[in-house]
Amino acid sequence: MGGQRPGPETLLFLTDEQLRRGIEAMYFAYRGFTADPDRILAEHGYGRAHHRALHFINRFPGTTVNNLLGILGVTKQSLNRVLRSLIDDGLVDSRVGTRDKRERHLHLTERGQDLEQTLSEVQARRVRAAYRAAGPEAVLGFRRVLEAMMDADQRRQFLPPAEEKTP
Amino acid sequence: MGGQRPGPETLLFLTDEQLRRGIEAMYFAYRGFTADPDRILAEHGYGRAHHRALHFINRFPGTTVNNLLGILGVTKQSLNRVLRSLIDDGLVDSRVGTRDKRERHLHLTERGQDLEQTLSEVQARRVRAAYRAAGPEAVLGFRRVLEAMMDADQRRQFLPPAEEKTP
DNA sequence: CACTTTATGTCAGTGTTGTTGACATTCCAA
DNA sequence: TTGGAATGTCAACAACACTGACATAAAGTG
Repeated sequence: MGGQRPGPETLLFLTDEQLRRGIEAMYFAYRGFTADPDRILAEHGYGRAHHRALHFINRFPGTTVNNLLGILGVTKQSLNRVLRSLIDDGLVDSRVGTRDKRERHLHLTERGQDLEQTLSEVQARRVRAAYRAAGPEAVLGFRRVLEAMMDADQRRQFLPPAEEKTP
Repeated sequence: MGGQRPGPETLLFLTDEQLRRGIEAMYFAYRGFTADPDRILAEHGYGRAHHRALHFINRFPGTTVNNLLGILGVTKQSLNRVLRSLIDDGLVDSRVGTRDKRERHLHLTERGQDLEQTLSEVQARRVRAAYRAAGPEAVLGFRRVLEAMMDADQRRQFLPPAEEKTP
């Protein structure tokens, strides 16, 4: 399977071969990306869904269930199963809203923060290692491609609409 | 990998914020990455595991079950369930090995190739769009970071070992 | 106030994909 | 001939997603 005819860059980097490599790299990298937290989660009887909940509750303390549903893109039944166990195990605190008493505001307990920290740590370690191996310019490109690959809604939600200089 | 000189920006860009953004981008991008094939697979009553099997059988025609197990990193029971349905549905052909009759060599049938092509197409379309939006240099960085994030075994399996960059 | 909508929780069922464990068959190799 | 490797199959189980239906409480609206 050749075709490595050196042409203009703009044509060269969009070959099927380049795309295939990108696709496979994405698959294998995501496996590596989740492997370390998965091991720790398994020790606690949890799965990836618990990690995601812990991550975003830590990121947005006091977020509501509905907020979380929007971020995670799952059904409330699916999220509720996860939240239920985290609350029962004392990792997440669910407080009735003061302004709107229908809402539940979610916070990590001290133990929840501990586990989230542990999970973040091992995951960040691998990402950090990959960043170091690839170099600063590569990291910028990495993020740029990933952000272009996201669905538009998520991109809007997690990237400041004013790209560069945010106040 | 080699020749990493510690400059001032090496410390600067590895902030927790940068890591967190990378982690979230990875999560959301992977969701986007799988979203389009998932829709098509659902129409056929298949899931991601079927896509992965089709992809790697297409990539390595005649591969054995054991080979595939090594690539996919799942149990033979899990893979067998998927292969079973693909074979029964006439998308994959399983041929007893000539040299070693215990082995089964896997090939895509014409219909299997068709579906694989359809799935690849929509996935590649998104990747291509992301590549275009991010630019050629970003793509190189993207791949470099992803490859550094993979487990070492997969990297060895899917990257030409002679791909060391000159320091 | 009556009515509707929203936010949340829960029950029941289903499907995909992963796991372990056990067992059978085939066949290469020492 | 015996051991082990490659494969297939059966059963059970768990995580995590889905749909659909129903309940409750509170907020918003007429």
